[in-house]
Amino acid sequence: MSDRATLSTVAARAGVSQSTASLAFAGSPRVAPATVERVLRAADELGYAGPNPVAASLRTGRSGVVGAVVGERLLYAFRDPVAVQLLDGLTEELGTLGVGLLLLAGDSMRSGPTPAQLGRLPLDAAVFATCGLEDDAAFRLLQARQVPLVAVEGPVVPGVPLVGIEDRDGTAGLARHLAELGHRHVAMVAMPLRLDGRRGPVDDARLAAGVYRGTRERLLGLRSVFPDATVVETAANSIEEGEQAGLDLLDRSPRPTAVVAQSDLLAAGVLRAAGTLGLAVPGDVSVAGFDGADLPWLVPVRLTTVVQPTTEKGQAAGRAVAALLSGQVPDDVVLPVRLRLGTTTGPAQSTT
Amino acid sequence: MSDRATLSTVAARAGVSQSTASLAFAGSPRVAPATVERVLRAADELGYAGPNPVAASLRTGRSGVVGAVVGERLLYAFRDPVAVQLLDGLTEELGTLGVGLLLLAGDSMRSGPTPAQLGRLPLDAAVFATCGLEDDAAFRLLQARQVPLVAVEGPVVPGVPLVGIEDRDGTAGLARHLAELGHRHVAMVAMPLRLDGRRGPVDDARLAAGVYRGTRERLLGLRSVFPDATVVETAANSIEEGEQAGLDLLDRSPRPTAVVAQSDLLAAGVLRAAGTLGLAVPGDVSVAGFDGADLPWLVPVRLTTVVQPTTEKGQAAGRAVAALLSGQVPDDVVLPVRLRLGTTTGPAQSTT
DNA sequence: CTATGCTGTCAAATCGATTCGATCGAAGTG
DNA sequence: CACTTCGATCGAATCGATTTGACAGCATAG
Repeated sequence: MSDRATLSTVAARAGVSQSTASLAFAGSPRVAPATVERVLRAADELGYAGPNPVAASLRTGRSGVVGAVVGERLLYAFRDPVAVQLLDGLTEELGTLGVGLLLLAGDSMRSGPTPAQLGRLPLDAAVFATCGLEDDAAFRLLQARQVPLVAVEGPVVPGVPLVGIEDRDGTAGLARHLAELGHRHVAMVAMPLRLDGRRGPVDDARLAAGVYRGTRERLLGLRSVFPDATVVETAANSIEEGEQAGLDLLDRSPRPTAVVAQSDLLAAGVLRAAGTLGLAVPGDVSVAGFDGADLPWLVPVRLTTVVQPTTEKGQAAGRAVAALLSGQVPDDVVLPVRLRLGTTTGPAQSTT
Repeated sequence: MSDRATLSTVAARAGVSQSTASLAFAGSPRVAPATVERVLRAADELGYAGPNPVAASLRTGRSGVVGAVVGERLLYAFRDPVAVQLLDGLTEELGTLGVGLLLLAGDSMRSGPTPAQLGRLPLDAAVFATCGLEDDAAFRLLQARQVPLVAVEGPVVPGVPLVGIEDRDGTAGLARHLAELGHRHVAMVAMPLRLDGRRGPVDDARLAAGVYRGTRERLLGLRSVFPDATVVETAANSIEEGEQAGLDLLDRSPRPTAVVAQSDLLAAGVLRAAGTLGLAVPGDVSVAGFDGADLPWLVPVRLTTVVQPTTEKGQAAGRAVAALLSGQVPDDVVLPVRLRLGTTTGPAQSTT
């Protein structure tokens, strides 16, 4: 028990060859039950807990580890219930593959994991979960390493399967609903287009420089119905940022009769801004979100929102990983969304 | 480019031995700059992105992967801002080690990762982050595999360094504060003692069967000041559970003049229960929490709570891992907490 | 001219498994 | 009895690096 036991130690003690011992642990039907028994007993006596995963990985070429790239610090990324739900679906699906999820997060300084770290990690595949993609250092590094990649809501890159939702159509549907309610002056609170801390109005240049697919698509969805809607970008997808943007928009004159937030978190902030300004929702202003996130603290308000199947998005990403690992080329997936009416939208206030 | 290049391919092309190539990639000072240059160029030409991490791991015995055991599904675990903050601190510290964090979560069926999965994962160490410990299958498995372990708020196990906070003293301090405000009839909403879905009053047997150290310690902290305080256990650390327990406690007669929740999330639920019952806080009832979590949606209420240095707890766990990996035996760490008074506690309502 | 140091490079052992084709004895068949 | 079949086990190559001690070459010192 001085040195840790290895497979050959165990084999020797069981009186079989190393290959047989290996087969025994792998549960191969080709080895006699009595032999398996003997090997297992020997292992037990030597305190051998099973084949060394690293050695096995070297041989099989599989480490059993899949990376999830989360651009920001976990602290910020996971404040977003959508990110959490996505990861939940992903782990669920990966779990059935017997594969673990490794978090690749940025820190306060940089966004994204360090290249050095990425190079030293044994990844079978990686999912770009909540982060931009174009011109992303981590992305290029993993590509160079030939690590199979899956992009969730990322831009279209040849060879990288995409998992997304109907961002544009979903937002357009919401916009049409508002139009039917008589709204003509609608503003949008957008998630960041890229993580550079910028906030404020979005012009064409900024839109073109955007990295986040979802942000852009939702914006375009609204513009398809309200071509000259004012759009204010936030520096992060959070309640506070939503509130700040909401205060900005709702304090303008003329005041928009409806504010569409690109996420439920931002919408919660807008609701708070409305409260601060003494505006009734939906009496004075309608507010809508996106995601269908569960925000238990928002009760009893029921936010009008576009529900996306977030868990399924994670599962779809997981299935894409599974396909890649088995050598197939998975198709892109675009999941449907659904408008859910709540108590925060109503007929447009008649313009006086 | 047919087969993936390996170190020896690169070495051959650069006209050096494999060892030299390896040294070159490792940045050893013993190899001439010109040679390094030549090796790097050859690597570039062959599309070789650096040494295979798995092979390196086999040789060095380090995989660069540290597991974080999260008992529940991510979806539930990460609803808790404390868990997220803890992991944030942990990743931050592990990042400086150049090590990645692998999430080991349970799923809807079981709690805790599957044994099969645990056995096949190349872990350098594991942190028990938000889960029980005694009689935990995952715990025993990792111990059998000789994986260095760190327990956060776990029970005391010989050989396993512990990172904790002053759960008991902190709660006792809060209790004394309430006593000074004149409260005599104080009730507690407890987090789960173990994950079996049970809720309701806690008796001695249940307390003894508890797995979660924090829950027990906070309970005992309150009892040290109010020996016969009523304690109601919840089935999960969530707003909804807190609300349910709050409705239960606040509907009793005589009604407690103060409710101490074991977490801020539960406290938020109690606040909602008070609202539902038309009780003023702190006029009719005082409410306090634990954690000092940041709950942006709770504004403008400022919860009286016991602030724990959650991020530092994660960092401390990370440092413990670092120590273990360098062969040292880290000391147990108990971090201090601090009472933060908010707007939810006040003098006891005079008993009529 | 030989001894000594110092550099840069290399050969070879090693990490701990997996896996395929070979082997071998026993049982079944004509 | 000779021959095939079949099931169980084994040998040996292989995965792709790291790392140590040895060695060649060259400059400097004695």
